[in-house]
Amino acid sequence: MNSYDILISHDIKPSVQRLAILEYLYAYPTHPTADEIYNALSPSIPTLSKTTVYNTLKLFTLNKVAQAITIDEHTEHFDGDTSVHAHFLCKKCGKIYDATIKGETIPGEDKFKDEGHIINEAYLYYKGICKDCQK
Amino acid sequence: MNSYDILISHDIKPSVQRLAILEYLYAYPTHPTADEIYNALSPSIPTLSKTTVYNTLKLFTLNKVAQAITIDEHTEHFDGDTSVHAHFLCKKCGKIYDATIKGETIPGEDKFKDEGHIINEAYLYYKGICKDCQK
DNA sequence: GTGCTTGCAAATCGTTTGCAATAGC
DNA sequence: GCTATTGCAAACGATTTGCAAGCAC
Repeated sequence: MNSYDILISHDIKPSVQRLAILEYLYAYPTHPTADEIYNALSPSIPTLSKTTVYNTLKLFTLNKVAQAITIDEHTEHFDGDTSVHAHFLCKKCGKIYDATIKGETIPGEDKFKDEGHIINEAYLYYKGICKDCQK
Repeated sequence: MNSYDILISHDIKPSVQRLAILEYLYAYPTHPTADEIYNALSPSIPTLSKTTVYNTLKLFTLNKVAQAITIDEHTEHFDGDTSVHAHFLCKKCGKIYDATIKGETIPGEDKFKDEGHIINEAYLYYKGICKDCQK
């Protein structure tokens, strides 16, 4: 399914800006920030404003086209993969790595459900020093 | 062990402000923000400044006396319990609930370790609607 | 032409920084 | 007295808001 149809299927009206941002998220699954996306797309869409990038990412997040990663305390990162998966942040280089969760249960989930809470989102964050930064 | 000894054992020089903040974290394990702590302690310590609260919480976090909870995208919350445990944020009332993890493995951890990354911190966040807000 | 989208500029707000005053051994 | 801590005011920076202009059906 292409970006255009993905937006349609999530009830989002496609536009040049929205398509470009979504395609960027798929092309560069490095969990970019709003700023990084803006800087990357700005040359090809000179009239693009940062406000639009923020608006679009918020829209994507609300409509489950992307998810916001708040592993970094200073900036929000975005991920075009909306599945529940673990993220590892290297505190030295700032890079974020992924790990899929294949059918594993996440600790605490059952306890919260048993208590009567409704869970809509789950996030798993690890922090440390990545392989490359240990050299 | 009292607050004074806890600071000593973590190589932090006790002071009126530091003791008050640590005791607040223990007395009110509701994951307060720097602002909430400042507002709560300000009446009893009129000269207290918000800078000191921020400085102290950062010091506590670095020395593992407290942990920073970044589940809320707008503000940092703090927890006097430094063990790895799950947090649930109610998107309606903003309350944060705890769940302990008793010996359970956290998905993704092994994969990151296998890849050669060194994990120092782990966070588990859930978001949804809490029991009270469903009524 | 109506309603949604865009984008500039200004505002917001949690947090950090510079630096002088203060406190504690 | 020397060093670490405190706290005010100003700076900072990511994100949001107000609003006017533009676009699409």
